[in-house]
Amino acid sequence: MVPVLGEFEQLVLIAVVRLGDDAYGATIRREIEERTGRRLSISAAYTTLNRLEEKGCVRFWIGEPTPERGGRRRKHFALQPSGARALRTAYRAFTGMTAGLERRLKAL
Amino acid sequence: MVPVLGEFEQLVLIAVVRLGDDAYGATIRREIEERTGRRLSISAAYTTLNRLEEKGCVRFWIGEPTPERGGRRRKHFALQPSGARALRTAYRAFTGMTAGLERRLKAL
DNA sequence: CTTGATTTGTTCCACATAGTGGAATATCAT
DNA sequence: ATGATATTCCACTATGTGGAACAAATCAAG
Repeated sequence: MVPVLGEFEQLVLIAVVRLGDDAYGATIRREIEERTGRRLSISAAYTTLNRLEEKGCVRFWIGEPTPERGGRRRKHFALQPSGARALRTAYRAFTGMTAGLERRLKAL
Repeated sequence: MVPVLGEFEQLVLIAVVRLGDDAYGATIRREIEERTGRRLSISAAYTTLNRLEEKGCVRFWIGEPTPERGGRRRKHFALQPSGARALRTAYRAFTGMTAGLERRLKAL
């Protein structure tokens, strides 16, 4: 079963892929903000990450406390096979729809 | 004001761009089904088109009855400036997020 | 020329899923 | 305790989805 990803779910999942082992709340948020230029609340990212986890698209593990700083432990996320399939489907849908239209879309 | 487009709203808006003057319920549905490989009910397309119209992303006009066939008149849709901006923003967000990752995403 | 069947197309409605942000809470170092 | 970092809770809005009903046109009888 491959869930259909929402617009924001796609962005979050891609951020997780990009960040690899360093994917957790703050870095995911920053990655999306920097790459899309859109502001987002940190809780939006967490809500979506939790839902992606419930659907089996990602898993997480709790990091060790790093001695150099205070603060709660990080919750790291990683892509799961089901998430990979969902992301592939979304990516193909988008590229299939936009194929040949790239220039026009950029020019809008 | 540029609305954030949902995942399906993006597909519908792109289909409208692709189809030009021939964009109406049935063709929009077919375009999305063929290009994404995903099945969709016709009413899903209409609901989304209506919402896009309310937001000012598209406009519509009612076609003349064509003599060669029965059936109700077609409701044709066309992109509006606000829809163009929304689509551009969505396109840039997606390409910005996926930049450099194309091969990996296809390979998933 | 009017009635009914057929075709094509759209609307209604109800519910499920996803998006969003403010405020509260937790955990770590010092 | 206090400050720093990080996550959860909660409430609400917006999108996604499809079944069923409805509307409007053509065509073929009678």
